[in-house]
Amino acid sequence: MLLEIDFNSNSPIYKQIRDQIIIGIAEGLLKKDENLPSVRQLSTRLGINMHTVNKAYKMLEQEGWIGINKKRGTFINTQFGGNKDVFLEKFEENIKPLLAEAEILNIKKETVLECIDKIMLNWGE
Amino acid sequence: MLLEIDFNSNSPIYKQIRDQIIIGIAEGLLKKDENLPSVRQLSTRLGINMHTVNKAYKMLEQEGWIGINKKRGTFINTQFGGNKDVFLEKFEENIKPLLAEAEILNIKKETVLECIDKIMLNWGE
Amino acid sequence: MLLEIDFNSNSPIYKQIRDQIIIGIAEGLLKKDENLPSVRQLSTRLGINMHTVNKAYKMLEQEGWIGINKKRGTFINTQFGGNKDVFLEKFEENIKPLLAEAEILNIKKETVLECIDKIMLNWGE
Amino acid sequence: MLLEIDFNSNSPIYKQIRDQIIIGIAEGLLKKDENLPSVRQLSTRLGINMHTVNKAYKMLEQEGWIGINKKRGTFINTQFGGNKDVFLEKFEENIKPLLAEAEILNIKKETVLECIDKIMLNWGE
DNA sequence: GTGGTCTAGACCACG
DNA sequence: GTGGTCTAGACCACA
Repeated sequence: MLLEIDFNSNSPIYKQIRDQIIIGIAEGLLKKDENLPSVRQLSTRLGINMHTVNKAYKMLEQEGWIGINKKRGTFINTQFGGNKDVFLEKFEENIKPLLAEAEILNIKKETVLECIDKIMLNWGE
Repeated sequence: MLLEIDFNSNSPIYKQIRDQIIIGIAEGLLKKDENLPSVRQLSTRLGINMHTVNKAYKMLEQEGWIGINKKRGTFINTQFGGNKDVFLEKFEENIKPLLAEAEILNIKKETVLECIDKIMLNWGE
Repeated sequence: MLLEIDFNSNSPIYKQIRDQIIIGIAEGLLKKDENLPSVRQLSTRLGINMHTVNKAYKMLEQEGWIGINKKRGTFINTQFGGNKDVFLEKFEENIKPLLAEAEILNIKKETVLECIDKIMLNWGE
Repeated sequence: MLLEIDFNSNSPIYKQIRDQIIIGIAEGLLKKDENLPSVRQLSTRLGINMHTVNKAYKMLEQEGWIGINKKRGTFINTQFGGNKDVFLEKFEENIKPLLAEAEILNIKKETVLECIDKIMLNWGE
């Protein structure tokens, strides 16, 4: 999978890495049990600091998306222990101000839903 | 309108204020042309520094949601010049990793849409 | 002459009044010796504070463009004592960053000169 | 490049910094992609507060002259997205009262143009 | 070590 | 009394 960093983004680099890996899992580009590149490899390839990649991996491990151990390296987990209610709370908190903007800008709900459809089109199931 | 700050949130205070005011506009709690409290009033009421409120107001002015001038004080704009395409791009960028998480957690699309419905229920029109 | 205030401008109101009166003189809309409206009249007409008009008039008097006395009221001076070198210094200081912007934006010098021609077209001489 | 602050100027310090950097770009003293000193370095060198420099940098970033990111620090942009029409409007608005003064003071148009020539002499191309 | 955020307090410009 | 500017110093996020 190709990771790309936008150095001009407001989003910190470690967050970009974390997001793209999660999107990669959802898209099926990263299979369960598949190994991720080592911290050193990825940081070299992206031209960024090792600490930054490390931070992204730690965050993913902490959230339960990946496992890290010395023997196997870093790999996508087969089971995800995420709590749906916790997720929905986070989801609402993040999306509410965005939907408010849409409302004020007179963007139709259908347009918003189309956008969501487009994103989820090729995923999973 | 009642503004509430969560001092434990990861979201910076000025961003919380900015978001809540936009939500307030969408919900109709803040009418167009209505005045916002002065920087000093609001900072005192919320128990935070003047400059933090000022930063939120500047951000809102910059984004075109409110106007600031000495004669009228700070007030909700009547016209919003936001570009829909720019918005949709931002929207997609923000929502994509969230939807990816939902996908991985096997949260049904209907659940996500219900969440959106719930938020937009009492807005606008 | 019609004075118009833009309450959304970054330029303070007293400065807008001062500028427009000077432009009025240059355009010949305000003749030498002509009386200006009283502070009270003008502030009422523009819907602004008396102090603001007063500040503009004081500034104009200070710079030598107008005279103020109880008997005659406020009137355009017949002779202007401005120093050309002082003016040119101020002019350079103000226009230099603007010309720098033009340079960086690849705006041709001719375009800038045309803009100046357009402004001065109907003035004086 | 040497930045100099006039503490007696009416122009706020952050504006002086902003103007001088733009002039520096136009003069070629600051090359595209070149890094600017860090907020702390520059504030120490100029004997002013960090936040004041920060404000100038933010303004420059906002206007598209420079980029700020953690990886590269602060640097001159290579492409400038400024809109020419927007610029010309601002230019006219700023220069009109100055030209009016020149007109009233009987300063010849040639003198004004010479002043502009002198400023632009060593720039660009 | 860098910029981001927040606090605190001061003075000034403006209306 | 309002926002604008500046200073000073602190802690944190990021790389």
